[in-house]
Formats: sequence, structure tokens, C-alpha cells
Amino acid sequence: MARDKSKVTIYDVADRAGVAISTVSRVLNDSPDVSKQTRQRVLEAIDALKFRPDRVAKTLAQQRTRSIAIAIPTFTTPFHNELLKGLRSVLIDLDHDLLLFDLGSRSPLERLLGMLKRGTVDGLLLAGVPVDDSLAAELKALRAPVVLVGNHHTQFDCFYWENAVGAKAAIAHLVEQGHRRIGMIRSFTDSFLQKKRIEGYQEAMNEAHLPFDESLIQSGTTEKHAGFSEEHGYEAMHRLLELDPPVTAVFASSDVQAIGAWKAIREAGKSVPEDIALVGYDDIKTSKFLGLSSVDQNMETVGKDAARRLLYRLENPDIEERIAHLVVPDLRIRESSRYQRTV
Amino acid sequence: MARDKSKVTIYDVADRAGVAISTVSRVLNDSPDVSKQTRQRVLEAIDALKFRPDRVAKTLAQQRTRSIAIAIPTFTTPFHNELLKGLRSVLIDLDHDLLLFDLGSRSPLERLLGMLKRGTVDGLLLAGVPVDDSLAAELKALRAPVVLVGNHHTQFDCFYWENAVGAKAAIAHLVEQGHRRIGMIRSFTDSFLQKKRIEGYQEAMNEAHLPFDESLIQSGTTEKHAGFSEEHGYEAMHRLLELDPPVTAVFASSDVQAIGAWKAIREAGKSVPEDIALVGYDDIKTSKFLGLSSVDQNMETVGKDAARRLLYRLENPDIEERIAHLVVPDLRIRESSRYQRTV
DNA sequence: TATTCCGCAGAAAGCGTTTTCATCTTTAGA
DNA sequence: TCTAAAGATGAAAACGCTTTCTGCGGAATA
Repeated sequence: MARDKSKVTIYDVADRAGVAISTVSRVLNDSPDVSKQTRQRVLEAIDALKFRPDRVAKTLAQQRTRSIAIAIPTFTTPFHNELLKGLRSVLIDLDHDLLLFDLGSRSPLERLLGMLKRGTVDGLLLAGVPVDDSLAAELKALRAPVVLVGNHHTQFDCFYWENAVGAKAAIAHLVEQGHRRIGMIRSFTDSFLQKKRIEGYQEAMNEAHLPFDESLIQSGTTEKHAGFSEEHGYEAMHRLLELDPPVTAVFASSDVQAIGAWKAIREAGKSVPEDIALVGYDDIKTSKFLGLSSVDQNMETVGKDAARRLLYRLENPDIEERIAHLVVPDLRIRESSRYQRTV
Repeated sequence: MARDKSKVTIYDVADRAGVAISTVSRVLNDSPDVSKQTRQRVLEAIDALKFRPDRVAKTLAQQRTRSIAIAIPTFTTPFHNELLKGLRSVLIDLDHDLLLFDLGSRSPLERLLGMLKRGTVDGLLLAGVPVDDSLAAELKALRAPVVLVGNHHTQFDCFYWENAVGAKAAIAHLVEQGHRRIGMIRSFTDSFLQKKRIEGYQEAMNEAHLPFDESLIQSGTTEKHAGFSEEHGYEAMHRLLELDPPVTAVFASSDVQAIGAWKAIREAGKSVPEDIALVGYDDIKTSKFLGLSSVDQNMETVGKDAARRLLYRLENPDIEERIAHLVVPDLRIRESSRYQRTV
């Protein structure tokens, strides 16, 4: 019993079962043309030797890695945790691995594309990564399935949100609470998603016949985290606090921004929701406990759906049809904005 | 110009450069025994063909995947984000990939061990995963390097924290603020880390000659997230609020628990820090903005160090020496506990 | 001038699977 | 009873690299 270092391979199994390796392979892959007895014998050998097929060799032979990559702008936001959770749960079921990429670090997309090219992963999920036509062309050239989350592009399967609807609902809610001067915190960079949220904001303001004012929409001043982080919210809120007449409510493009804004409000000696009502976006778990009103995007569900779609496309590479799944977000009203204002 | 689907391989490069594939391989791997001119010629060919070596083939040939797995108890806590960030940054530099495993989902460790066996990854990082002797034996048998984060075991390299010191500092601080009835929120399961934090709590209470009372330490009642989540904090706080005489300060074993507790306090009509002072653990980013006092563990740095160690061990499999790196955490005092109590 | 050594490059054998193709039995159809 | 079609199995060729072994020519040594 000295074998230990040496790996048990398909050859060992074949030997023990008295068959050829091709037969073992067939058993491994549930091929129908193996007789019952042979299959039985092989299975016993596999069991006895505790054989596990080598994933890498399989990958090389099949030219398919059974793993996919997900690219997200950055790790530091809790925003994507739910998405990842959803993703993993379906990937595990289908025996696939997940490679994580945060584009926040350097050598971002380029390295990622390299991976696809080198065949490290079979498919790619881009979450919250803006896709312009030149990137789209590059992705197309790879011939690997790509699914977009949170963005829209006609050439790919997309799962994205009715951002305008979500934003509009938030503002409408604030209007209903009696607010007339409503500020908004936007991201620094100008993404698809951001545009839509601003659009929703403006629509709601218009419908309520409230005057619109450029200075009501503020952002942070750095490119980091695309401008969705706590710092940005903090900074933007400072600017909103200087406005005259003062805002009585603020809608932030992300929950973490809202948390940053909250700090600024506290420091200014004001309180939420009495002086300023606050609504965020994403409905991260923390918000539920902070009592922060927010717009729920059902990230976990979307993660699951996106993963399923990607795997489906892996199985059926030739489908032409692109799906564009629009998720309608839900407003969750909590204490941070639950305070009727007497006008 | 019809080639496109077909992949560029090392053979194509060899052809174009007029050399054997072994020579190309040597160039690829910076072998010294290639003449300057030949190397030049090969590099040109590589460039011209935009050749990228196939990672999988390389892996199979070398019997080394250049990727490592990290296992963490669950995704949903923001706690590990910083750790992951640190990890990735050094892995990217050394051209390694990261596979993520949350043990929260089913088929937890078993699948992970399977991966090691099948050679899907070269090494493993266990973050916050308790390692008993039987698991240790299994890991040893794999002969793959394993590094522990947040736990200690003599047979592995470890990076862990002076949890007792962190907890003690937190309590000492609260004592100094004039508190005498100090509650603690612990996790549901009984981990190494948890024991140490309780130890620190008790030491500090003893040194301050404060009476200790079993009921001062509460936890949630479910096993989910090992008992570190917001829900657990919320639930435990409810129990602490019923105590008589009432607690005036609470130390939570995680920031997310503290956030949950905060909600319970609010709902009870009390406020932080005036009625109850609050200190958490982990110092997640959100805490900085909520003004939640917390114990900073320097997760990002630890992540980097742990990754470096793992890679080092990959290069030098035979080192016997185990390192046990103890990180001393820092207490960050913020508004949630900055309120001097008149006794 | 004969011998040794070294630098460089090619041939070929892996790495552990899958998959195509050919072969040999059976079984079914006439 | 003969032939054709399944049905099972094995042999061998990929998959795209790394690495060992060998060989060659020329420089260094004697």
C-alpha cells in the first residue's frame, strides 16, 4: 500500500475493471452504450479506488472549462453580494466554478479578455460594466457567451432594471410625504443606469409640477467606485446642505451613498427623517436594519436568472435570439422617509 | 484571412519562427538556454500571431493550475470584502486566479476537498472556517498548501487575530466611559474566535471589578451565518433589553450584529449612545459612516499577507516551518460609544 | 591536433481525459 | 440460414502545452 502520492487515473480504473479507458470514460459521462454489467464493474472499480476524474484534463480534451467569470466594478460595495449569492447557488448545482474579477484593480478588462481568449473560462458575466460598441465588438470576436447584468446592449443577453421606474417611485413617495425640494445624489460617472435614474427623478418632479434645478443633483468628485461609494454620498450631501432654500429630502443612487449622506446630515446637526428624508437604491441588507428606505432590485433572483441563461447559452451556442429581461424594482419604505411633512 | 475560429497554438508560432515547439515553450517560460536571435524571432512570431498560451494545457502539462480557492462561511456579510480585495491584489500580480467558495450553501467542505483532489486548484485559503483535527487530517492528506485566516492550528500557516485583546480594549473603553452593566452579543456557534472575544470581555470586566453575569452575554438562536448576522444581533439585543438592571453598553462580536442591535435599540425607543453605547467588531466600511465604534482587524493587509504566504508555499512545498501570524487589532472609537456616563 | 565541455535546439514522451473510428458480437428481419 | 443493423468495446488520435533526453557544432582545454 505504498501508492499515495501518485494520482489514480482513468487507467487504473480501466485496469482494475478489466476494460479500456474509453469504456471508463463512457461510464463517467453517462454514455448510453455501455452494458449494464460493464458499467457496474467500472463503477465498482471507481469506488474502490476512490477515483475522481481530473478536471483539467477533461477541460483540455473537451475544450470547455466548466467555469465562468464574473466581472464587477469593485469589491468594496456590498451591493453585489446578493448577486454573487444567486450566481453561486445555480453554478454549484450545475457543477461550474466561478472566477471573480473586480475591475477596480488595474489591468481590468484586458486581462479578462485575455482569459476568455486563453480559454480559462467558458463564459462571462458583466455586472454593472458599461459596454460600448467597441467593447461589444471585442466580446463578440471571442465567440464566448456573455451576459450583461444591469446594462443593456442589443447584441447580448441582458438582465437589467427599470431604473427610471425605481427612481420615479422613490421621488413620488417623497412628494407624497409633502416634500417639494428634493435633492438627488448621482454617481460620478455617467452610466446607463445613472441616466435612467435621473430620468425617473425628473419625470416624477415634472409630474408633481415641482421646479427643477441643476443644483439639486449632486455627485462626488472622484472616479473611484464609479462614484457610488459612501464617500461620494458624503461629499455630495455636503453640497446639497448648502442649498438655499434647503432640501428636505434626498434620493441617493445607492444605499452606500445614502449612508454617506446620512453621516453628513448628522454632522450638520440635522436628523433623518425629521429634517431631511432619505431614500437609497439597491436595498442592501444593511438598509433593512438601518431603517433606510430603498429601491429593491432583487439581486439574488437576477443573479440566478443570469447564471442560468449563461449556462443555457453554453449548451446551445448557436441561438441567435437575445433576451432582454427587464426587472421592475420595488420601493421599500422605511423610517428614513416615513415622516409626513406639513407644507 | 479565413483563420479565426481556429485557435493559434504553439505550433503555429514555431512554424512561423522556423523553430521547434520546444523552443517556443522555452521562450514562453523565460528559459535561459535560448539564443538572443532565436528568442527575438520567436517573440516576433508570437506578436504577429497574437499568440496566447492556453492556460489549461499549461496546467495539465505542469500539473499546476495557478489558481487557488478561498472558502468563507458566507457571502452575505460585508466582513470579507476587504479580505478578498487584499487577496486579489496580490494574486493578480502573480498571475493566479481565485475561486470563491461560500460554505453557506450546501455541499460545503466536501466539494471543496474534491476540488483539491481533482486538481482544480493548487492551494486553499480557509477564512473563518473552524478546523478540527479530523478536518486537519483530511487537508494534510491532500498535500496541497493550506493557509488559515482567523483560526489557529499548529499544522498550518495561520493568520489570526488577538481577539481577546480587541475585545478587552473595547470593554475597557466602555468602562472608562462610565459603564458598569455591559452586555455582549456573541455568535451562535462556538468558534475559536468567539471564545477569545468572550475571554477578552471577561478579563476586562474582572479587571474593572465589575460583576459578571451569564445573562449579560446573549446570542441569536439560529445557526445561519454562524450567528454573526444582523438578525442575530437584533434578536440578542432584544434579550439584553429585558435585563434588569438594564445594560448601558453593548459589545457585539461583529459590526453587522451591532447594526442589528441598533435597530432593536431604536425600536425600544432608546438611543445610541445616550441610553446605550455600542461597539462592534470588524470595522467594516459602513461602520465608519454610521459612526459605529469598532475593532479594526486590517483585513485587507491580512488578505495580502495570507495570499503571499500561500503562493510562497506553492513555490516551496517542502518547508516544514509553520508560521503563525498574530495581528493585533485596533479599536476605533466613534460616536456610538463616545458619551461620558455620569455614574 | 585531439579531447572535453558547453550552449543551443529539436524530437518525443508525457499530462489525464474525450471522442472518433474500427472491430467484433449479438439480435432482428427476411 | 443468411444478411443487415444494432450494440458493446477497444485502439488510437486528439487537446496544447512542458520537459527530458539527445545531438550537434564550436570554443576551451590539454
